[in-house]
Amino acid sequence: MNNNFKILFDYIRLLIDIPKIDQEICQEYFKPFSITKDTIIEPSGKIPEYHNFIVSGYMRNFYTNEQGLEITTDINDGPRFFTSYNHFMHKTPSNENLHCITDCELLRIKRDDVDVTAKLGITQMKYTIQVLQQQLEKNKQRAIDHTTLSAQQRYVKLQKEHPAIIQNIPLKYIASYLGINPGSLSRIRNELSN
Amino acid sequence: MNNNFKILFDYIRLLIDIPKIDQEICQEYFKPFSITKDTIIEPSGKIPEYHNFIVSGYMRNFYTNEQGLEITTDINDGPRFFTSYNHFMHKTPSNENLHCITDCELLRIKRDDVDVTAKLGITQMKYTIQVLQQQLEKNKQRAIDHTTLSAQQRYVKLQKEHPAIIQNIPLKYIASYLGINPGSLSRIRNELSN
DNA sequence: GAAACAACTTCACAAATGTGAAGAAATTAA
DNA sequence: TTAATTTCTTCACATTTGTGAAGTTGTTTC
Repeated sequence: MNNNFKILFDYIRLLIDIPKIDQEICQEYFKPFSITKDTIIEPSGKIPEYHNFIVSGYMRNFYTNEQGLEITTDINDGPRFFTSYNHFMHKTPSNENLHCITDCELLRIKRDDVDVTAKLGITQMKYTIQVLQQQLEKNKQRAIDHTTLSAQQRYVKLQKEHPAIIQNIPLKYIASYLGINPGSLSRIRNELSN
Repeated sequence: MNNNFKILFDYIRLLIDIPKIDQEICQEYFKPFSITKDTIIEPSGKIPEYHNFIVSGYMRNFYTNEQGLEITTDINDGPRFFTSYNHFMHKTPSNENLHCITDCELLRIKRDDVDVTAKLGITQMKYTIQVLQQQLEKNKQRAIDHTTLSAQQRYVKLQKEHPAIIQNIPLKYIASYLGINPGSLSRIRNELSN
């Protein structure tokens, strides 16, 4: 089996067992896709075309606010799924750009194919529920963190939980994701190093 | 039909159609429950026993942090479901207290009964997916709001989107929910009124 | 390798929010 | 209704973070 699919299945198995039939469906519909760094694979304003699984690499979601400033709403590294679920599922134009920060290896499935596979089995529905729950908790925790932690504490927490992200992507994206001014983040980093 | 169930079904119909059979299942398993104000119906440390639908009234979720301070993580009014989904579904002890701030009318279903009804139909699964998606978006937006908005802007937004909450529950809960010191919130309210 | 560009840091100052105490107002209990 | 309790406001001052400019470092491109 292709190593990318091994990574995908290992990732899915963290939540549920995958019957052989579903593995075959995955291998039929998910297509490997390599992108070079600094590419937007799903632009805002368009209905997302693919459901993406990051095999390796770093990606982010961002939108441009009224002042023309980029706001990074999510940063992820592989292995994991990374899609604007809401717009993908409801077939509505996304308000976010899905941006490959580094070179990335993906496995992706077309939205129309998801419609097909969704009809096939209960496995996918159960998995969807689990993924949504997991994602919901992540967002909830992020909201709580931003409600209760200082800018410095948020940075320290990210550093502790996702050191790879801090080491591998530009600080300006991290600052935006954490809701900290880049200059302030520099000062915080400086204070922490003393 | 009992008026409480009418409110429940109208609420569910915002997302999906409810086949008659599912309505009957609901009426069999959901039980009316009235609580007086200032009661904790699901305490932290215990596995949530019920899936709750608020017919009317105001509720919040809170936990107590290391400093012994209450952190309000969610505030809701009816009609809507309000349960610690994650702990309810995984049967793990909750880290939050489900608190009826005012007198409340609920419809609630026991966890074991959810296990039974879950096996009955695809309707419930589809509905669960929709609710999770909706909740996920809400949490995501809350995280973004706390990342990009000032304390004053967060208060104004809550006031605009949920005026009833501000008018009907103690400000200290709102301050905690918004991540603002009660004294600072008073000042902000004062500045806004000038 | 030099030039051009982007990313990061540093600084002085400004603005927003936190803190804790004291008092006013509102609510609840007796 | 009065007393007790809780909630809310106000204040002076401390702390944190934002702002914009300037300079440094690093990276890309030709």
